[in-house]
Amino acid sequence: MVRTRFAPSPTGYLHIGGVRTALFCWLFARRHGGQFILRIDDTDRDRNVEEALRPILEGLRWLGIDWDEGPEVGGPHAPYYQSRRVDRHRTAVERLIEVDAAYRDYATPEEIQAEREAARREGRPFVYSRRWMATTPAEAARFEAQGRRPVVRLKMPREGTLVVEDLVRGTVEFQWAQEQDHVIQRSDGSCLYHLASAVDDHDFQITHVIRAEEHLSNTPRQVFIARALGYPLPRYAHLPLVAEPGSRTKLSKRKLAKYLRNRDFAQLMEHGRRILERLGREVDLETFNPVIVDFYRQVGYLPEALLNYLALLGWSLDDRTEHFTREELVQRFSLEKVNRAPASFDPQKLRAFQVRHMLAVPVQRRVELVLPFLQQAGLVGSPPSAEERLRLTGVVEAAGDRIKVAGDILEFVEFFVPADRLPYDEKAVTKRLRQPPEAKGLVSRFREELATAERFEAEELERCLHGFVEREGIKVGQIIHALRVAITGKTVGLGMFETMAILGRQQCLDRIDRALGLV
RNA sequence: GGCCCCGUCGUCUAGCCAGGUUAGGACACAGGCCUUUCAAGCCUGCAGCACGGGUUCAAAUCCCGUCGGGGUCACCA
Repeated sequence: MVRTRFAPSPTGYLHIGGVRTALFCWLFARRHGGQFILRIDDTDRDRNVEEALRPILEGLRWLGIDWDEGPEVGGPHAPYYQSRRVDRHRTAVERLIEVDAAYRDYATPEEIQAEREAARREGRPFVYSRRWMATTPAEAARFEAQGRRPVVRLKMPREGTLVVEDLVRGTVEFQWAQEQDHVIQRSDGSCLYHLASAVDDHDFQITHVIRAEEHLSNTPRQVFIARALGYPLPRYAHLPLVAEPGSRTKLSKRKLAKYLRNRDFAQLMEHGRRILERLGREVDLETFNPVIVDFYRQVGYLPEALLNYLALLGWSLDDRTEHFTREELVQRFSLEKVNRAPASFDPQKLRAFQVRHMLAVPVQRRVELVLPFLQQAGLVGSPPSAEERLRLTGVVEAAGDRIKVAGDILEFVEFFVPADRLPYDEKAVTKRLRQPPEAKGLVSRFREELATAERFEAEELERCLHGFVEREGIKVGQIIHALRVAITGKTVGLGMFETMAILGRQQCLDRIDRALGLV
């Protein structure tokens, strides 16, 4: 039985690189009919874990990455919080000391630091002298009498080679002598991450440790712990890092200002910012950041589009297939096809996936996706009236691929406000209504055609306009741009005839009247 | 700096293990077509094997080296 785990620490947000790792863990487990476990690495945290965890769980759920064991779902190996497993960890530490794989060390941080400095000055690699290692109870008592408090350190081998068969990177060799006597238990008795991780992975019967490359160099100490404790070793797979746009450096939440200098990234952020503005919401950079998964939920990305894009960040099936549903990913995923080089995050490509997935969403579901945005902006009721819903459906249908993300519906306010509250773009009015000498007359004569048109439907209206154009002896362009500004207040929008049909006769007439009044 | 990992168009990648392809696809970009605006769509184009040696009839692919990039070196996770 394959068992994988994702082990986030409760930081208060779900990082795009983190969720890519979670996705690969999840896909691998699902692909092999195994189980995916969520463990919370909250060692050394005294902040509000529940609160800091919520965005992470929400993000995973939003993407459809479900866990078989972990917070909120429980499981046979509970608890799934490292902070509640300290007894297990301490027992393991005691055992490591018993088998001489670890020792109590009474050095102060300053003394260790001094040794490090000395090594650096002499240009040799730092190897702890183990001067304050207590090998007997008497020695320990003597140190304690000096008021020293011990940490527990790993007694790492000082010769030999460790060979790891990594499922992504192949054979990787480490020299034991390069490893430090890492601290696994603090002087206050609490245990450190590497110890806890190795112990919990074993307790949870994790078969495959799949994580980002930054953990590759941590592998020896975890292998050392597992071996000393007599655990069977999990298989390891180290995934390529998710890198900054156009770079190979690890993507980081804190470097937003730097990324904003990248044109594509800035565009992505700007798009989101515009949607939030129309929603009347403040932009909080702590959570509204394209490095964080929640950004995409807030502006109305499709979870399946993000998932699809993320899957291709370091993995590919072949030389042509790019479009995957969640189910297809589960069927086709394999660690063998995971790439080794870092993959940089490309906002444009993500957007392309979003557009493609959005296009595949049936109109009814698109209406549902878009509705909350209009409601938040106060443009339709909660719940919407039958009339509002009908109009919305018409807009969504006519908008077609113009709605890239659900929040884009807010580009089309003209359909959701009455004539007297329609905003007019001054520049557009000048250019299309005031400046062309014939514009006002044409629009006002066409108004009478609209007033008497038989059926107020797109096709009929198109016929109507073409007839008008012929009789007036003008070109379509001479009337339609002016008409668009008069009716919608701006120069860009949906098809003119669909727009009029959706608004209905009275709205169109009222708007033309109002526009003419402005000229 | 030590150790480890990585290096195919600007980006994501196929090809590498089992040498022979006009080095393929996608996104982006440029131009064109279509057109009532904006999108979309269609067509065309631009663009890559980091470098240097070897092995071989033949190297993106195998070997060695160089250079470049990244990760990691806490009583963080």
